[in-house]
Amino acid sequence: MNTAPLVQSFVLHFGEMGSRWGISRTVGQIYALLYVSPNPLNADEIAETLDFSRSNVSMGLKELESWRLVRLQHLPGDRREYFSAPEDIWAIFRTLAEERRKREIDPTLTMLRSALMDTPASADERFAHARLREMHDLIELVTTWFTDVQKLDQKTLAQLLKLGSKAQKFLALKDKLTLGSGAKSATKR
Amino acid sequence: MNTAPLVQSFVLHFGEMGSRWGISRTVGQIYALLYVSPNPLNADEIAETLDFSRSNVSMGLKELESWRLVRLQHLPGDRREYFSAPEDIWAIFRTLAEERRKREIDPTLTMLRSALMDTPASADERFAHARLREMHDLIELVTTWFTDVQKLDQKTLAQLLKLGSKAQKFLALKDKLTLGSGAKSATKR
DNA sequence: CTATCATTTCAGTAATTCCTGAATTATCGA
DNA sequence: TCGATAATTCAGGAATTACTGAAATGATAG
Repeated sequence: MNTAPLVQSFVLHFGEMGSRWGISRTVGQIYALLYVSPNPLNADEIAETLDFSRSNVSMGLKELESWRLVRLQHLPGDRREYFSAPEDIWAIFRTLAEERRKREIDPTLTMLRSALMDTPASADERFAHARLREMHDLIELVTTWFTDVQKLDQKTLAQLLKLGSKAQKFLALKDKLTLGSGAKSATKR
Repeated sequence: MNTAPLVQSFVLHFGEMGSRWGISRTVGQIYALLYVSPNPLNADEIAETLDFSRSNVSMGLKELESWRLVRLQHLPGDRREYFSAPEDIWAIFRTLAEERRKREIDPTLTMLRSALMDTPASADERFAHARLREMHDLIELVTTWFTDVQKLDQKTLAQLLKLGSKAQKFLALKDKLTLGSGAKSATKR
């Protein structure tokens, strides 16, 4: 890797982190490289920079495509495929969340729901049943919130995040207004 | 495994999911079993139920302890160690988030900060530098929000989550009040 | 202190995942 | 259609990770 130390440590770190998640070191490094690269790269460039075999890069890029984390484009007068990471980091975050949801959360919810269909036959099963219900409800609550909030535009979302637990005060306010007479005008805008 | 199908599919699913995350199938299954078990289990019981070797269970429990996901206790008149998962699922969620933060987020932020200390020397480096900054700021924003919101008690947090993007309306309200004269009395409670 | 039972360690092996190079397939210009 | 270059596939080997059984260590009751 003949790149700046800045880039180098970033790429290496991402590789290690990648293997802590579901993806391999290779895939992590490829993504990190694309992320900091000012222009799209072709597979040969990636292979040379990271010192991977051409075929390894090919497979890595395929996996990144399956995560919708890279964009494929062609440069005029060049037959090769060029890859880049989306510019907007919020969009990246969103995509990552959506894919992880699809691959991890949704199957888990499906499994939980199907398990919850059974009628528990013993005290132990009744306990397990209740536990699965708790888990199901928590996951559903969190993911519903997430999907909902994700629809907000980036600026509003950032504002909301900055607000943090202070939002709780508005909750109290809402209660107060809802109990009183001013609810309608308060929630309208 | 001589357990109910309910429990069985849950345990197996968790095992598979575990290997998608940083933990092994074994560890995932052990945790799932403890999670649905109405009473604490000792290592032998776990080994027999899941058909793992005793030593494998020992290592798995050690890893779960390092994640602070299991509680160790002793039963009167029994020398063996008994393990259980915390009852409160919100607490489990919290612990999981804290540990993942400690293991993944914090080291990443440290790396990013250290990389951001360097002064970029070329146009490419300047680009990379800006990208790292974006990533750093986003991660910091999200984790700060998370840590903050986590301090709320469970009921308030659940309320907040249920509110979802509707909280945005309160944001607008806040702007209005802040711009006007009623800011103080509105944010006070 | 000793015998007994519980737990952990760890070297070796099994299983899985990762990666490569060679061969194949695809694409495109001439 | 052909030749050249690009991309993909895949069998096999390399590297990593998971798991086991035997041995060591630790803990407790008598």
